[in-house]
Amino acid sequence: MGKPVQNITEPPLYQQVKDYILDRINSNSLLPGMRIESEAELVAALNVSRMTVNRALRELTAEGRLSRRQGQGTFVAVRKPQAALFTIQSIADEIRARGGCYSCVIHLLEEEKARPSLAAAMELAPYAPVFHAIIIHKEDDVPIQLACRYIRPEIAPHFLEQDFTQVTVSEYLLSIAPVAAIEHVVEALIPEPWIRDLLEINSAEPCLALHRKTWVGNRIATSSTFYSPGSRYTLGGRFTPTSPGGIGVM
Amino acid sequence: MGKPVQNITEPPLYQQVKDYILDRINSNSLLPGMRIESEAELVAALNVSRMTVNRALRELTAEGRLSRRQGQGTFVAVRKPQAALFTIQSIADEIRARGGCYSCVIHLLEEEKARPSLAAAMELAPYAPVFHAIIIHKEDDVPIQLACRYIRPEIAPHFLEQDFTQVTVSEYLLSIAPVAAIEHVVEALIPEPWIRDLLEINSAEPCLALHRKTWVGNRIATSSTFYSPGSRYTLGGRFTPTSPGGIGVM
DNA sequence: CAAAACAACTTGTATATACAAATTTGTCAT
DNA sequence: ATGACAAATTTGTATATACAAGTTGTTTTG
Repeated sequence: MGKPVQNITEPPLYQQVKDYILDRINSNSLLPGMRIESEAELVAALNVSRMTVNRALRELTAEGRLSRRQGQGTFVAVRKPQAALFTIQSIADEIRARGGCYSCVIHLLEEEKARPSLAAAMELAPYAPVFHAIIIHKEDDVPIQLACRYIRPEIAPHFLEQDFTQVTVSEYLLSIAPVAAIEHVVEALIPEPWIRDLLEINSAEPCLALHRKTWVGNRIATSSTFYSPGSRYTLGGRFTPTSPGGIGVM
Repeated sequence: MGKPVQNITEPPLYQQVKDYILDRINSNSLLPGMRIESEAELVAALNVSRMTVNRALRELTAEGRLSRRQGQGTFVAVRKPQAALFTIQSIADEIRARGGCYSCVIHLLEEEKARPSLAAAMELAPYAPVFHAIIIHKEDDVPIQLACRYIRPEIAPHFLEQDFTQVTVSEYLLSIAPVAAIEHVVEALIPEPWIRDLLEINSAEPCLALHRKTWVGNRIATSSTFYSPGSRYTLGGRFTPTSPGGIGVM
């Protein structure tokens, strides 16, 4: 790690220090609760200034990866598996950010005729053609969510020809049309057997489902995302309420 | 703002700088998109070092309140449509609005000693006293949600003396103290037996749990609400995204 | 006139230094 | 032994300084 300045195209030093810690956490050579080196030790080991180490550790603490106690030391945080549902644009990025390996499997990508219930939800004529995509997203080859989408062909005529292993469905749709409005419904359920198979979960595990209805102009697209059990999902992190109350809690 | 050291019991300087900015944002004297003073101007105005100002602005940026562009300046962030997610004020009103009959049962209302895990979450000393309330809300005498709350006594000293069949806990808390921030976590789970009993559900039914952490000043209150199975909950109806993308779906 | 060069801002990063504050550990006196 | 105190270690904060790097004008130059 060069001392005075960083080379071009290299990430800044504090980021390199963060990565150095994160790599060891993600590879399980640092386990939750374990004490890591003191700032002084990291300074000596990495040949950077204490302020740079301090910034790295402080930011990792703010990000919930470490916990620090004055006079004692710095410890690997005992972390709940969390994914921010509403703040982060791409869960692929989030997985990569925490050092995981993102991959996805396209389970289905075809044109179908909309069954009456689906047609009604999408304000379509019964048995009108719709594009249907089912994609399983994985972190380190473990399925973490299954996304099931229906899209009106007029919105994205070339939808079926895309390579969604390279560009996510969201990214593609957002690139071709502006989203006018979104409606969310969240639900807890035991998924159907075919979904359980794809998510590799058993029949007793409750699963979080997020249903979205997206308006592109006056056209509607729907998606249902099933999140693998056990995880807890933060809704938008902290926010300051403009109107008090919220979420129907009494 | 004292330069060399901070007085005892005063928050650190960088926090005072953060508060100075946040106050002006919250009071709408700084509007979203507006440019704020440069670091150099804040240094001159507040009589602190640039590194202190830099830390304050950097942290506010990480918290999503500001956005910075090198060479241009620092701007008030255009807030994500988070508040739109949390629009329903009272499920009591909602039940009445759809013609149902609302009632509630106070299952527990007492002072307890906080177990260590709870104390940690509330940033309290272990076994410090906390108020604990468990209330079951019903629609036409059918339980639809169970709310479990822990409140620091300093926030609401007369909490135990209230009649929460008349005024809901939320209404009472909001009436005595302003809420600074809320954090939501949603989870799907099979609840513990005592919760299943109170909600009158069987052991195979998945249940939606909404955990809230509420900051009143720097004091924390927590609540967990368990929603009766089968229902689906709309998160704030439609909203128009200001920033495209979002919501962590791929 | 147009393009290039420059100056004047801005934020971004990195270092060295200093002291404060919390905790643990060691030592000494009783 | 035990309590009191001091020392060492650790994180927390604050400052001064320096240079890098992006943006916006202005000025110089061809």
